[in-house]
Amino acid sequence: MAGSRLSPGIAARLSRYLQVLTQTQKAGRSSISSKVLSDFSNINSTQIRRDLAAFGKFGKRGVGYDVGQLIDEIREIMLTSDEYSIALLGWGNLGAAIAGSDAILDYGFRIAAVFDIDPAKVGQRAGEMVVQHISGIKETVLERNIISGLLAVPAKNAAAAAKSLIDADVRIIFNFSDALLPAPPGFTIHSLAPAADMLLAMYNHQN
Amino acid sequence: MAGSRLSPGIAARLSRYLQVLTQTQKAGRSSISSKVLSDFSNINSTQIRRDLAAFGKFGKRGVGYDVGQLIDEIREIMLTSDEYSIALLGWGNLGAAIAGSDAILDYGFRIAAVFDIDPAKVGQRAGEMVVQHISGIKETVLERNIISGLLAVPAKNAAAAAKSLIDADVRIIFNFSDALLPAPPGFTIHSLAPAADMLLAMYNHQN
DNA sequence: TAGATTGTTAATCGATTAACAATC
DNA sequence: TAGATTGTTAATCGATTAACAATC
Repeated sequence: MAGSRLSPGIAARLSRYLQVLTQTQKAGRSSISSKVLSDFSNINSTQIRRDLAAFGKFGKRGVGYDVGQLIDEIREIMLTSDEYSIALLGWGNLGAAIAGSDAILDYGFRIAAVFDIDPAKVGQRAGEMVVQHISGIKETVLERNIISGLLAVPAKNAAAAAKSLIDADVRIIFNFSDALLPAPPGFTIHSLAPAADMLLAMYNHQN
Repeated sequence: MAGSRLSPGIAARLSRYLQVLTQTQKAGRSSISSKVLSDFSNINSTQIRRDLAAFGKFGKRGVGYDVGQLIDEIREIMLTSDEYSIALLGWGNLGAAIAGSDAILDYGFRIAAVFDIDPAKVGQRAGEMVVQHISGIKETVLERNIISGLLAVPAKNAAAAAKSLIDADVRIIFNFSDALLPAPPGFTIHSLAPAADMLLAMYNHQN
C-alpha cells in the first residue's frame, strides 16, 4: 500500500486524525479508541476503523489504538517523516504567531528563514532566525533547501511576495492573506481561510 | 430549499466557494465561470454547477456567475447574513493578527469583546475594543449578545479559557491552540489546525 | 452568427452506516 | 470470565465525472 496514491477523501481524513492524535499525545494519553477519536474529529468511528485497518492491523480489540504508533504510521503513509524546510514571508503579528507556535513543528515543518520588505524589521530576531530582507531570498532558498513558503503578509503585498517565491522556484506556497493568487503551472498556491471553517462550523452547530 | 438542512458535503463546498468568491470580489472582478472557480477551489467544475443549480439558476450561459449575487445567495443559504458577535480570548500575537485582519468580518463575524488574563494587557486598545480582564466575561457576554468565542491563548491556558466561555454559556467555541478540549453536551468546540491543512496540501502537491 | 459556458443526464465510484462476530 | 473495542460485512447513499444539448 505504501507509495501508492491515496484517494483525496482518505488523505484528508488521515491529516485530521493526525491533528487529534498529536493533541492527544500532548495531553499525555498513550491510547485512544475509535469512539473517542470520532468525538474529536467528527468522523464516523466505523469509517476510522476502516481507514486504519486498510493500512495494517494497528488496533487492539478491547483496548484501542496506541497513539504514538498511530502518529508514526500516518506520518509514514503521508510521507512526511522528514522535516520540510519552509520560508516565512512577513514578520508581523501573524508571522510571529506562526513562528512562536509549535503547531508547525508538530506536522514536520521547520521555519528555515524569515523575510520581510520593511528595512526596520530586517535584523530582528525571529525565534531562532533573524529577519532577512526579501531581496536575498533566492540565495537563501538554495542554501537551506527550502521547498515551501508561507505568506503572512497584508493582502496588498501578497502578489509581490508570491512572485518572490515563484522566482526562487519555491513550488508550494501557503497563503494566509485573503488575496486571490493564481498559481503558475507546476506550482501550488494553497489559500488557508480559518474564517471559512468557522462559518461552516457555525452552520453545523445550528443545524 | 431554504431552511432545509444541507448535507455535510454541500455545506463544506459552499463555504469554500464563499472563500474564493470573497477574494474574487476584492480583486475587483464581478463575474466568474465555474472553470475559474474550480481552479481556485480545487472542486470539480461540474460539481460546482450542480451545487449552484440546486438552489436556483444563478448563472448565465456563455458568461458565468455574478460574483456579488452568488455571495449573497450563499450567505442566505448558510443563514449567515446577520453578523455574529464573537469574543476573542487572548491578546497576544495571534489575537492581534485575527483582530487586525478583515477575514473575520468578510464571513459575517464581528469581534465584540477582547479578554486576557494578564493585568498588564487589560486596558490596552484592541482594534475598536479595549482589552478586558477575563473575570468580567459573563456580564459582557450578556450585554453584547455574544454567541461564540475564539481561543487565541497558549495551549496551557486553553482549558481554563474554554471553561470561562462555557460558564458564560457561550456555546460555539473555536480553538486556535493545539490543546485537546472536550465539549460538554450542547456545546461545540471546533479546533482549527492550519498546519494539518498544510500537510494535506503538501501531500497533494507531491502525489 | 460564433464562441463560451451553463444546466442536466447517465453511469461509476467512493463514503457512510448499522450491525456483529472476533478477540484483546 | 465479562466488558470493551476492533475488523469486516453488506446495503445504501451521496459524490464524481464525462459528455453534450441548451442558450447567453
